[in-house]
Amino acid sequence: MRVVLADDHQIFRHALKALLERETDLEVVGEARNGEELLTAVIREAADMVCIDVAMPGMNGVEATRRLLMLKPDLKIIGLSAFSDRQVVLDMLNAGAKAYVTKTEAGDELLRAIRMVALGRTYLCPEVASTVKDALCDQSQVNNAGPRITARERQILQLIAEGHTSCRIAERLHLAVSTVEVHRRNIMRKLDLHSVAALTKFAIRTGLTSAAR
Amino acid sequence: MRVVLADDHQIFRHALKALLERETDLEVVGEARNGEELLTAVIREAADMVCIDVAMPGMNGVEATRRLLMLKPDLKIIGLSAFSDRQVVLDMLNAGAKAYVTKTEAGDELLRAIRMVALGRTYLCPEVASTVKDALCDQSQVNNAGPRITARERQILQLIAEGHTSCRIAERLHLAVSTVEVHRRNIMRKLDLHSVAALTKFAIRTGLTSAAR
DNA sequence: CAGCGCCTACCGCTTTCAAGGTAAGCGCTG
DNA sequence: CAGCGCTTACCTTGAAAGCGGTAGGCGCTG
Repeated sequence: MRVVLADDHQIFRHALKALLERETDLEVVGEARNGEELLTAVIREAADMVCIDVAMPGMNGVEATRRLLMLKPDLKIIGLSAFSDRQVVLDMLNAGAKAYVTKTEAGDELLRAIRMVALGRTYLCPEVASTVKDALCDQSQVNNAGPRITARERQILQLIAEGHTSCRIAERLHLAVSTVEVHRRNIMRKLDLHSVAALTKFAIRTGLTSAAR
Repeated sequence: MRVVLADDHQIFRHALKALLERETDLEVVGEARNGEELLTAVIREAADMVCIDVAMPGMNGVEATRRLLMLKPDLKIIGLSAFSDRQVVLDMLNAGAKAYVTKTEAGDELLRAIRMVALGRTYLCPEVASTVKDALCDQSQVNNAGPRITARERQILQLIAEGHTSCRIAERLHLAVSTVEVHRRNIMRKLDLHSVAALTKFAIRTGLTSAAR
């Protein structure tokens, strides 16, 4: 198995490489700190499998998954994240990821996911599985995990999470303030989040912005 | 060297353990996901060294460092974090940490820090060193890294970052709304942050709150 | 074509926030 | 004791946010 790791923390990539290469049949052949680097690394190294941190700066883990599978449909993709938002997990799975593991799990859990995916199966770590199970009961949510946010709303959410006021966002996007306020309202309603703090955390979880200054 | 690792991501701890144990003279003898577990692990395992993620839930990395050195003054402590806020780095160093490495650095950088600290020296990774250098030029900032936030202000910052309004914070803490507003203003002035989004990110960086829901 | 979702925009209303000043009580310390 | 920092509290003012409804234009799709 030729594996590529994608995460914005180099020390995590190096450590994970050390962990995976204790297995004789796994070889970490590339690393990437964002979606763009990931695309080139996967092609250059002819990788069989990738582990993607969903919350990377720049290109999203979900977007990266879609593009990777367009380039290389047989690529095995494992989502790896500190968080397990139902929406994000379902988006990753719908985009074509074969497994999803949270960073609060043991290292063995990731190895288990790799083994299962290598055999052509799907794997969700326990915490994620219970999250997804609820969605599976509602058939309506399998391919439509609640209200999805539009590209425009994502753009505005990003600017909110960067600390801009509706007024400044309107200036930057050449919109009326009222329009920005409507988007803000729709975002809050769709996500069921009702404070700037909660929106900011959501944006961090989904990689729209970083907690860094 | 008997090392204990403290980080809230188990998979990171396991991976880091794999990385460190490729070195024959290092042994990871314990793990902790928060400050409380860390204190007991260090004593139980008679550790020589710890790597602490500054942004842990519950007990802060800075607070954990202070308490560890009270229990075991010869313990070698290395700060490890995704971020490098000047304030946080200086607090860690003043609390007695011997090194500070950011997670965006290579794994070798952490090994270098461990080697240096083992020899009784101090180590800062390049990014952090340049941050601290500025403070060292201002002699006034060596032991007084700008305006520090009080315990009360930290408490209120935490509640702000959890999405509460000044009104609800006042209710919860049995204060007048006006008082909470003054604290909020003082926090914003001291940190030079002027939006709830920026405050929320700061709270995440310093472990006051988590990006999780 | 008709319907739907999205983006755009405006009106009105209430609450909250941001920033400024002022000041009293309390505890610690030089 | 006097000063200092922290906490508490109130005042004002303008800006921003939060929530409601309404509605036109646009593109896609059944």
